[in-house]
Parts: sequence; structure tokens; C-alpha cells
Amino acid sequence: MGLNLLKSEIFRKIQPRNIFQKFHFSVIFYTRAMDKYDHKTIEQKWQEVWDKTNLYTTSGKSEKPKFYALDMFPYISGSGIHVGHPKGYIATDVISRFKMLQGFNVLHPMGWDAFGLPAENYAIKNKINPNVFVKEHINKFREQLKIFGFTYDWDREFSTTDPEYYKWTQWIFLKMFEKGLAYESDEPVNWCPNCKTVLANEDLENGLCERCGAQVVQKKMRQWVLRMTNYADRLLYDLDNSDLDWEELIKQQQRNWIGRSEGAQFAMKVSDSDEKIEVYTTRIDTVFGMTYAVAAPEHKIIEKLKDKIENYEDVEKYLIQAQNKTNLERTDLQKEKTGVELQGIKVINPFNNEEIPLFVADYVLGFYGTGAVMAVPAHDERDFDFAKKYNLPIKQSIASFHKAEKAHPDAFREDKDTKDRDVVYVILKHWSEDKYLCLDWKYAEHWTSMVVGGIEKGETLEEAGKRELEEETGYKNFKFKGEIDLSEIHSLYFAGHKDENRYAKARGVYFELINGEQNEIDENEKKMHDLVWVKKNEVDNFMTFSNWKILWDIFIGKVKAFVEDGIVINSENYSGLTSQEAREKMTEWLEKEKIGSKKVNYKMRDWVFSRQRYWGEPIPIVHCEKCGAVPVPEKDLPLVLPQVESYEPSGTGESPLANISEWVNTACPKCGGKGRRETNTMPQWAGSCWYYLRYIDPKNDNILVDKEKEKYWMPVDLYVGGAEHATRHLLYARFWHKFLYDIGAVSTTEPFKKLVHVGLINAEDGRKMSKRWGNVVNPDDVVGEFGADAMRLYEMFMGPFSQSVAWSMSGVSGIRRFLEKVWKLQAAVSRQDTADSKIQSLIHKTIKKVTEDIENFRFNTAISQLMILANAMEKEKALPVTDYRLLITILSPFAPHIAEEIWSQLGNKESIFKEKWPVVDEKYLIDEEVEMVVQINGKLRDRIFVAPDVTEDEAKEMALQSEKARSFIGNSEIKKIVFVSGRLINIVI
RNA sequence: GCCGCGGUGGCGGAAUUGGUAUACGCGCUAGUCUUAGGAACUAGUUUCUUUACCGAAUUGGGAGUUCGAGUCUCCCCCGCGGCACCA
Repeated sequence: MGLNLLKSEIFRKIQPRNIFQKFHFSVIFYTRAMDKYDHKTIEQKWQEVWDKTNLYTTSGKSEKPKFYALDMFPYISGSGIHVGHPKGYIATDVISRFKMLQGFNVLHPMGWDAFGLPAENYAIKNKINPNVFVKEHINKFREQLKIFGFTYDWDREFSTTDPEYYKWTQWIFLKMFEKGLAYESDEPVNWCPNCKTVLANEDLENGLCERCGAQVVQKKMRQWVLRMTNYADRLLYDLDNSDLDWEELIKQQQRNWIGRSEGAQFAMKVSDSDEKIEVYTTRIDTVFGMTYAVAAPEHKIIEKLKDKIENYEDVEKYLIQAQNKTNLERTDLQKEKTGVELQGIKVINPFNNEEIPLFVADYVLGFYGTGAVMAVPAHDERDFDFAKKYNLPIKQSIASFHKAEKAHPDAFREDKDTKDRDVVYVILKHWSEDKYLCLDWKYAEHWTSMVVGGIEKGETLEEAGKRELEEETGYKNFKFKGEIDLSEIHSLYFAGHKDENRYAKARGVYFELINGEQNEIDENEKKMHDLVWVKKNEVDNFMTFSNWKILWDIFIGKVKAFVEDGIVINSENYSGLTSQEAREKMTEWLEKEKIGSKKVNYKMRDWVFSRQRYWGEPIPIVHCEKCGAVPVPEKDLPLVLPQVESYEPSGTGESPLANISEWVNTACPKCGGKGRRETNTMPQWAGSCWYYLRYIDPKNDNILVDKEKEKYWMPVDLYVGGAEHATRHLLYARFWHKFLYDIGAVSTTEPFKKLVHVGLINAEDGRKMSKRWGNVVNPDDVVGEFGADAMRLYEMFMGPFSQSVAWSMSGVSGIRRFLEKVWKLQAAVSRQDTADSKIQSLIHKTIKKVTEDIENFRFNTAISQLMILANAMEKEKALPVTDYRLLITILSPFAPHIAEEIWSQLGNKESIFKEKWPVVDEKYLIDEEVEMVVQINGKLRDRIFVAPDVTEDEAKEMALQSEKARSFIGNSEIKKIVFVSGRLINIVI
């Protein structure tokens, strides 16, 4: 390599500058003068040719293996597009072309998601029919996509607003209704007063409407709900167990959203009453630490116990207050917890029959679990805060546990007996400074603690602490400040002087020194440790034992409640068990006593599926006084959205459809009597739940997708889109798909095999591209100036695909230079035999890398490798046509227009995309000579050139002969030589 | 607070299993051609020392494992994204 470079440098010096022109006369076999690279003409020409020859029309089933590449289809919202939007589409296009070249039957469709609030709001604002608006914007959008020369099969295009399409959206809804998965509910829901409609949980952002940012209020309304929670377990389980090639980022977001938790649910009796209150907890092991219970303001028990509550007026006042709070106010973590005790009411902890007070407090949520909790301030931070505020007892029932492991000088020894011991931990404050007394133990390095000692028989904690202080420190005048709350800490270690293991149950006490008066310390104590006064904020770093760290954190208030697992204490016969063991035993007991049971809960709730707006799929249900909710018969689908005078939402909670009496009033499909159509419509997300299935069979009027075709094409092999859809579209679509699987409509349990999220493109100033900042870059302009190929290539080159990056116009011009270079290489093409080519090896390495990189979405490094190859080819005096063909072929998925043009200029009659993707010839990957690094003690000292299969001994000899290496070795003795074949040789001296 | 991802030149970023850190591109510097250059081409470009060679340092900070660490382990700092009183 090094030698080649040198040669070409010399060569360059003796050649005239216009080297290419020289070769034009001598070697090149194309007689006509080379044209300038004119992207406009080329791109337009080939887009027309591809169109006319139906190059990208997907054939049906074939013998070829299939590949289904899918983009998240654009949402027609009315806001313009910028250079960030096509990025994902470019990637799927690169992959599609790559797969075509590899001989796959590729399905790469495009369509439009056009129902929903933004489109409707935009239409209202601009006073046009949403349908007219949608058609206009689809046309505009399609045009903007077409300039990129994508491989979309436009024959399969559709919009979710086409009645032929939403017929099947309605059909799926009816199937769900039939199976009991779509139901009417009257629970309070999120109401956006600005959008004048109900919203699903997924549509909220910090309690605000995700669309308009308005404060959402809770409103009790009849609405349609889909029983998504029935699928919660499968939606969670299949994330990890169905071969999904999804990024962890998205999986994690779905896991969080589903929010599965496992715990126990049990009933607590209300004293002197037949009433019970059910509570749910994941920490049943802490149940002996319960000192009160809490019900959410919505909880029914409050109404039931009304007569018994002595302070009902106060309670009622609190309930009204809580009701008036917005979601945001209620869930604001900063705010102080509030609540009211239900005086006159006691509930009974079934584990110890203790009577405890019951509170109503809005830090407990009505919709989760049972809407009531057992409160354990010692082991739950929220309960701790509440207990502190209302002066409720804090009872420790879990002790932190620490076992001295191997690295510890007192490591626990399996072969020795273990004895229990009560121990006191003493925190001692300096008499005048904000310092605390620590011990630096001498028997091992970096072992530090505070004063510690055993409690003798009959001693109180205070006495033991005082005695230990006197013995170990010599100080005389202490003030006892009390036992530290939640300070019981257990540890297991080996006590060398007694040759036995100790199970120490320690409790912490706090003393202050009154003055520095001190006796001489015992010699033995002196030998064991030094006394060190440490500043308060340095104690944490100074201390090395984890059990002491815990005590200190509790002491300074850094740790409020101890929320981790540990050893159960103060819990009758459960004491001594680990948290895990106790959870099992206690749950068993609950089940045995028929008081409660194991219980799984989810954060995810059922999907509120109706909207009080015009622009959505009508819900195909007729309400009949006699028959109730009756489905519209399948044969009457689609139930078409009627024309209305005004699209404005009424705001009364009814959709504008309610005003069209000729549409609303209809015969009941069941009894023929008087019926009223459902006037709510489906949410924006309905249409996108299954659109990927329709592309497979877009014109079928008999079934949503033909079963044979579905079996051939599904699942989607590659799905590319924004990460913002992680917990909505992607969750809803998985839910619907599983339902369709259950009713036999599809053959796979998951729709999307591989999912990749596209990183955002920010403006050059680093901010988001937005009209507001005036920094939007329009793709039309970039394509106009640099060409579609340059823009495609640039967006793939910017950085890792899923990462967000800032746009750079000079970056595009760099890519443009690269394309010019590839273009100009035509002039150097010769008939010379490929076998002579010096860059064969580089060509095959490039094929290998580009192939692997495309597969793995590493487009940036694939392009960089193409640049390396083009740079090398440029330096060659003549370029064999076969080599050039290979370069153009592997470039073609990224820059299809220029590749196709060069391809045809090379004399090919067929499209380059009918070619075969080149296969790597392994024999070219082996270099004749490799560079090996000579290291001395791991530092690079010299490089030697050797045959790739050089033996260790040969390499050693060469390395030792290296003058540079010798100068570093000198007279030193060689201790060891490490040899890594073909890479390096490391001489250790 | 919890979970996830990340921190490498002036900038975007490379570096399959630990094995030549800074590939490729941008920008910058100098030069060639030119009436001109926001064109093209040539050379250079991590930092420090140096005319240059040689050398030294360097992947957010600190420790550790190893012949060898951007990569592995532990602790800490910073940035981004998601969730957030879910018991």
C-alpha cells in the first residue's frame, strides 16, 4: 500500500495536470466527449423511464424470496415538509433497491394517513372541506416524494380516508364489538376543551393535550373503549419472545407504558362494620410496617361510610377540592401531599389485627389497582412524606442487609458457625464543629466506620453506646440525642478473634460531645484504629462499609424511607425471612385465609376510542331503545361519512354528525324499530393500525387482505419511522394485529419484524427546524441545487441513521463533489483487463463492507467506503470497465439516477436494477503483504511489512532486527513477546 | 426520582471478537490555474515541544484488570430521550 502511494505520487509529478483529457485520447474507448454531470436532466429522464417501464411495480407472489419494506406513512396535517421528512424514506429505498439487486421480490408501498384532528382543525381554519384539503395535500406530498425517485409501487397507494379502505377499519371494529373487546363505558375521561373531544391516555403529554397543549379536564362521558388491557400480557411478553428485531429504546418505552407490576391484593375489615376495603401492594413483605391506610378521593367506601365518619364535612370539602384539581395539579410531584383522616373509622391489618386510621388523600390514584393502599411510611417515600406531615407513626419492618463478601477483611466463612449479636452503631458529633467521629481501622487498608460495639446483657441502647464511646474514644461528656429512626441494619461477617461468623443486628444512636475532655485511650484500642474527625459533607466519601453508608444516609435524611428489599423484622413469625421469601409466604397466607391473593396490575389502560369530531371513521353502531347497541350489518359497510354544513365540533360533547337527522335516524338493523346512529367517530390512530396489511391487497372488496397473499408477504421485514410513535401507533397496531391473529385474519402474531427509528434532522443552528425560527430547509431547493442523488446520499452519510444530526449545506456540497468524481471517472475507463487492476482487493473489501453496512443500517460508513474506493480509482491511470461497473452497481441503491445514467452510457440496455448485486471474491480479500506493528511494552515503535501468513518466529526475528525497536530495547532483558497474526508483535521488556 | 441512550480533533463522525485512535466528509492553511472565485486541482491539518526529525500526551474525570483498554470492571461528572405519586 505504502509503496503504491509513493509510486502514484511520482507518477502525478511527471504527468500534465489535465491527466483525464490525455487519457481521453489514448485509452478511452468512448469517442464522444464527456458531458457535464447535469443532475436535472438525468434525474428527470430516469424517473420517466422507470415510470414507463413499471420498474417498481411489485409482482404478486413469486418464486423469489420476498422482502417487505415499509415506511410509516405520512400524516396529512397541513404543515409543510422539510429535509428531515424524507430521511426514513431514503433508507427504505436504499434497502429496497439493495434487496432488488439481491434477487428479492420487494414490496415497497406508500399511502396516506389523513383522518384526525390536525387535518380537521386545519380545514376548519382555512374554511375548506377536510376531504378537499386532504386531496390537495396528498397531491402536494406525492409530488415532493417523487423528486427522490423512490421505488414505491404507486399502484398500491391509498388513503385511510378512502371509504374502500375504512370499510375494513369499521369491519375490524365490528369484530372487536362481536368479541366483547369494544364496549361502551361511562367512566371519567380526558376531555380537551380546546379540541372539544375526548382523548386517550396515550394522547396526553404531562397531562396536557398533546396536540394543542391545553389543560385536559376529567369529564364523565359515555364513550367507546377498546379492551387493550386484555392483551397487555401478550404485548409485553412478545416484545422479548417473538424474535422481534427492535431497538431497545422502543421496546423499553413500550414496557414502561404497559407497566406490569406483580403484587398482592387483600381486604381489610373496617372496625364495627361489615365493610371492607381492598388494597393492592407490591410490597406485602412490609405489611407489618403499615401504620395507616389511604383511599383515593374517588373511592366508593367514603360514600358508604358517610354516616360513620365524624368529620364528614371536612372530608367532603377535601373531596370537592380534589375534584377541582386538574390532572396536572394532582400529579405534580413537587407539591405537598394532602389528605384528611376519616375520623371514627378504623381498619384492621389482617396480619396483626392492629387497628389503624384510614385517610382520604389524592396522592392515591383512583384508577390504579383498587384505588386504596396500605401505607408503610418506613418503606415507601410517599407514605413517609405523608406520615411526617400528619405526624403518623413510622414503623420499621425491613432491615437493610449486608454480607461481607470476599474482598472484605472480615469476609463471611461458610465453614464456620454463625452467632447472633445485638450491636450498637454510634454517630458522634463534635462539640464545636460540624464534624463527626470516624474510625480508620488499622488492620486493613481503607476500612473505615464509626464507633461500633456489642450490646451486653441487660444494657439499653443508650448505655451500650455510651460505654463504647468511652472505651474507644476516651471522651467523657456526651449528650444522648436518641435512637435513629429506621436504623436497624443487619450484617453477616466473620469475627476473627472469636473464630466465628456473626449475624449482627445493629441499631443506630446519636450522641453529641459536650466538650473535648478526654481520658487516655486503652492501648489495645489504639492499636486497632485511629480516631478521625470528618466534616459532615465528607463522611459519605470517607466511610467504606455499605451498612454504615446506609445508616449515614438515613441519619442525614438523604434516604427517607428504606425502599429496598432486605430482611423482615418486627413481623412475628415472618421475621428473619428475606423480602422475597416473605412476599411468597404472606401471599400464601392471604390465599389460605381467603383474604386476598396474588395480583398483576398494569399502568396501561383500555383505549378510549371515540372522538366527538367529524373527521374520522364513523363508528358502525346503531342505538336502539329495544335492542341496545346494534352493529351495522357487514353488507352495509362502509358506513360513509355524510356531508355536513359545518365541521365545527359542537362542544356539547356530541360530534357534528349528531346534527344531521336524516343520517342519525335510521332503522334498527335487528328489530327494524327506531334507531339512532352512533355519532362519535374513531380516533386518528385507527386507520394506521392495519394499513400495512392493505398494501398487500389494496383493491380487494371481499376481505381485508387475501389470506394467501398475506401469508406470502407478512410480516413486514423492515419498518422505519419516528420514535415518537413508540407508545401509540406501534402499541395500537400490535394490539390490533394480535386481535386479527386471534380471529384468523392474519397468520403472524407480530406485524413488524425489524423496526428502526429514524433520527431527527435539526437545522444548521442546532435547533429544531421550524417556521418559528425561520430555519427550515426545503427538500425541493436542495434537490434543485445539488440533485436528488446528492441529497439522498448526504442524508445517509450525515451520521448514524437513528441519531439526530444537524443539517449542513456544505456537507451536501461535499457529497456533490463525490458524485462529480464518480462521474468524471468515466473518462478514465479502459478495456484493460480487470485481473491486472491493483485495486481488486479494495474493490472486494468495499463490496463486503457496503453489503454488510446496508444490512445493518450503517449507511454512513458504507458511503465512506465508497468514497475511499472512488478516491483510489481516481489515482489509477486507467480504470478497467469491469471495475467501474462494480463501483456503479454498489453505489446505485444510494444514488440511483446517476448510476442508471452511467450504466446506460457504458452501453447497457437493461436497467441497472435488473443487475445482480456483486458477490465478494474471498481471494481478493487476502493481501499480498500486510503491515505489522512492532510495539515495545505496548507502545508503537515501528512498522514492518510481512506476508499475511508469516509465522510467529519469522515475525519475531524481523521485529528484533528493527532498528527502532532495538534502540528502545537496548540492553533490557526481553521478558515476553506477544504475537497477533497479521496485526502486531509486542515485545515486553 | 426511575428506565434507556450517549460523551472521541475546530465540526459531523470512523474504529466486527480488547490489538496501528482520529477513517470518510466538512471547515481551515498554503500553493497551482485564473480578470475574478463561495469553482476546480495539489499538499497539509489531534494537541504539546521542534525549523524539521525524534519525542511526549490524548477518546468526559478517577481507579482497576491486561503484554496491550475508546472498547472490559467499579466509582463519579455531564448531555439527550422516555416515564413520572402506578403503591
